[in-house]
Amino acid sequence: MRIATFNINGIRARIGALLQWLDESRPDVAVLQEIKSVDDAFPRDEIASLGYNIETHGQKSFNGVAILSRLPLEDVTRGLPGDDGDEQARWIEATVTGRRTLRICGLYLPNGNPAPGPKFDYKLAWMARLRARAEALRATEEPVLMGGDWNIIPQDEDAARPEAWANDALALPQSRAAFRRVLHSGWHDAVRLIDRRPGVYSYWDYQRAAWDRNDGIRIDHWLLSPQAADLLTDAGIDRDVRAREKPSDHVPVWVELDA
DNA sequence: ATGGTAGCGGTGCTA
Repeated sequence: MRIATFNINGIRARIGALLQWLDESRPDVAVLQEIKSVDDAFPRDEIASLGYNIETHGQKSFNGVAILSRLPLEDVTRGLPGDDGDEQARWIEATVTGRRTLRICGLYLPNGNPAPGPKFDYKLAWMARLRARAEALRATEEPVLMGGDWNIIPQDEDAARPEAWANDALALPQSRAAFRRVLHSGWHDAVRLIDRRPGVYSYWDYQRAAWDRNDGIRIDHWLLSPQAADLLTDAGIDRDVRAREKPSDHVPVWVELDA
């Protein structure tokens, strides 16, 4: 089973690019971030016509996540537990059953800039809630996948110019430590299980010709529970998508599971 | 230190 994540940066601005990528890459499941749309305005019909079931957790103007699947989506939940007052749409979960049953989480982790400040505080608080949810999911001892835009550069090797990100919320020691706390509680960074080379990026800023200079960072990740990691056969990044007309600033990151 | 680009929504915020 092929499972992908794609921060599309606006579903209505990107519907053509999304349909083209879905048609070529044909993921069984895809989690989307930054749909920047309320549920009612999500372009369901065009995506459904390619054979996908659709569940959204939208929000006006900002954030918003969705999950697409060729197989039925069951037990869908919306929102990261731990703060009923959190209005931001950044988390969705669903269960998909092929030859195996998988719990799949799609997430859009807060950016956190500028740091320090209230946005950075929100990022760290959100990551504490994520850690609790990850621990509960891992404790099920079932195959679980958490994929999305993590807004974390895990190590300097995940940036073309690490010095440019040293004081950024995506790379600050507190952010990296919070990410490691999740990872080290029993999760596996799927792309890094497959590809240890530096220079593997998933995001290039629209500004300063970052793509043309390959000034990228790796911030879109799949974290796999031990039972999911045991099923992993391949992982990769659809880098070429960034070179197309009117691209997102992120590209898809996918995993292949024997499931 | 600044400004560079993009989406949403119709101004300034977010990234």
